Amino acid sequence: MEKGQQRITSSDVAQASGVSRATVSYVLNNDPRQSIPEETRKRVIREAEKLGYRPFTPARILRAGHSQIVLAVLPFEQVDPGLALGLKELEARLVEHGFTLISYVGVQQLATKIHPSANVTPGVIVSYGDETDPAIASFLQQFQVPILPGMNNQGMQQLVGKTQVDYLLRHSQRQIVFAAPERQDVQFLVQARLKGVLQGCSEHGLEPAPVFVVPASRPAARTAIREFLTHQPSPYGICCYNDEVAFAVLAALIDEGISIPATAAVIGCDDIPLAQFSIPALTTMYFDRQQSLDPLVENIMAASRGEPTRQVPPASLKLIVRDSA
Amino acid sequence: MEKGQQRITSSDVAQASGVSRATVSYVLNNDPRQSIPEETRKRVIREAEKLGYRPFTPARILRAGHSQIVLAVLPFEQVDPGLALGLKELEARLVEHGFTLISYVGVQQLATKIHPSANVTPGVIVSYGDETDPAIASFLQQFQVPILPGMNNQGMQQLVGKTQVDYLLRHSQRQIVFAAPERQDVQFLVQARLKGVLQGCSEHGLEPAPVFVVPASRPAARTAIREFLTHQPSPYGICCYNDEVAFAVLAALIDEGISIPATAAVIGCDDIPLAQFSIPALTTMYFDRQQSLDPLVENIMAASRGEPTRQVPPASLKLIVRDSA
DNA sequence: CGGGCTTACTTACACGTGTAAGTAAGCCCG
DNA sequence: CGGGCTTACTTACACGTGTAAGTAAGCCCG
Repeated sequence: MEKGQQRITSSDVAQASGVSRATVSYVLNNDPRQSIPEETRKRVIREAEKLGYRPFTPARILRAGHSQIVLAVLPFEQVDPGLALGLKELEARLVEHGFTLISYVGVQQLATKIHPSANVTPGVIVSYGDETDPAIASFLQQFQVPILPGMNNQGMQQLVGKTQVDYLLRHSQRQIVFAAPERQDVQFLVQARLKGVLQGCSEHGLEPAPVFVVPASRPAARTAIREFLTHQPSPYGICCYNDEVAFAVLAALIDEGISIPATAAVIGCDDIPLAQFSIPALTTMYFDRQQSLDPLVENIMAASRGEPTRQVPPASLKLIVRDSA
Repeated sequence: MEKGQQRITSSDVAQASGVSRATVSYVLNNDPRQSIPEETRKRVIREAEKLGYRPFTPARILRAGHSQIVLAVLPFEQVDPGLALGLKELEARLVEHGFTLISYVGVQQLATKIHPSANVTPGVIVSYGDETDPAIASFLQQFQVPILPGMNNQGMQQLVGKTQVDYLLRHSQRQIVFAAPERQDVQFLVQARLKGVLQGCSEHGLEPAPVFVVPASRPAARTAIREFLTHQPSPYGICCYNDEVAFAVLAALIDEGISIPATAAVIGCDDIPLAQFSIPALTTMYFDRQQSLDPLVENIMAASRGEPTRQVPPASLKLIVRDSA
């Protein structure tokens, strides 16, 4: 099976349809500069299908000098569900244009000599990492292809923080707290988020919100939150970095017997599928990336042609009100 | 910038080091059949680094006829956290051997003419889908490369089901219930899991467990579980397809005021990061894929060379006891 | 009725690799 | 001292594409 199976090339199709390889290529690529009678066209297409011909991508890329592959670089340990959904939508759009989206998730080996993605040849890179990080920048540059910013940049994070504060203070005055995760990989986003929270506090004439770093284990989270809240005046309004942090905060509060949302109101971010099943059900928000998707796709197409790109308008934020705030 | 930047090829390195392109290739690929003096070797390597030369992968693939790319095909709408972790580990191993792991997540477009992954050229495919599904099989075969089964096959699912039942019945007699998700993409795994649960029931001399399909929204889940449980004798032992289903079940039970684990014991699968933060904390299990990782990597390497592959031993199952069962 | 134009192709090249086959110089050894 | 062997390379080819340039036949039109 390994010896016998030869790759089917355009030469095979050419031979089968009694024309040259060039004609096959012109037909299958629909070259408008050639005049090829319908009869020949049909014959070539039929033979190509009969033989199950599929052009060999590496040869195509070699010839063209660039690929139709888009590499999304996600320098996080894991990809948040909201982002995963956005990538899925992006992929669907790109497919329509004949492009393939590949994701690289991970941050550890960015500086390694032999990188995990060394074998892929993207035509465009979409970067979701910290744009100001020189390590990431130099890693991306070695691909020698255009680099575009992805959709969850720092500006968007800031908007979330401000919106969370606005919502928590809508009905009553509360001590705002920012709950941050321990994980290091998203700290550049955490910082941007905090900036938004602080901006919200300042606009409401409040002192800057203190930061509560949520421990990764449940017992630790419980003792930490008890310790932390004794130094703050109740009622509390807790802005969580994302829904996962919010789950940890909710569990810690419940373990401590603190009533939600009366004494402590909790708001998350992302609206992960599990968000509706927390106790109590989580109030959260998510980005509607729909309207920023088209411009991003446009930019990717433009960049792959070597054309300049435009500014992508920010996604709009949707609030999901449930029981936790 | 687009015009000016030329690709750096081995010709450039050859010219800079005053040798032929062949010599450059022999040096950089460490061809043991050539005798090249250390001096020349050093010079070539130095020039290659100075110029920032990186071999152009498509040309390599074209020459070799096959790539070092491993494509993991995951025919699910989303990838479970446990599986994501396993893939991350697999990637790390493959990198050591110079291979690149690419994942394709998604099931909708499998049958589409122009497939999302049309632009990538894997050397080996690792399939996590239903091995008996002809649509998946024909899709995979068109890549014309060896296909290996991934790590979450039906046999492993069955083991989970049986282990869940064993645990739930360890201390007291309970009415076993199987909680399945609505999502269609994992039904082949759901069925395998159910088979394991039923096997467990039969071994304990019980009637076959009824199946509770958990609705996707919290209010619907609540009414559905009330309706469902009135026809069953308590106490219940609920085997959940995964931790996400378990979260929905826990919320529905709490909304109904049913005590956990006294009246209803709940056990999940995957041990997702959030599992410890459910109310009450979720008892669950996960696969320790560590010892099946090496054989899988071995198989991938063998398959890419066209050699036969061996049977991969099943991963071992680890129980995480918390408060829900 | 012949020169130019259209039609319907084909021939030839280049993209960047890896490697088999060739080669020139130097050395060894009977 | 010359034939064979080693060293240190180079020359040449093939992988499968896409497309510019070439070409032969047919047609039109002054």
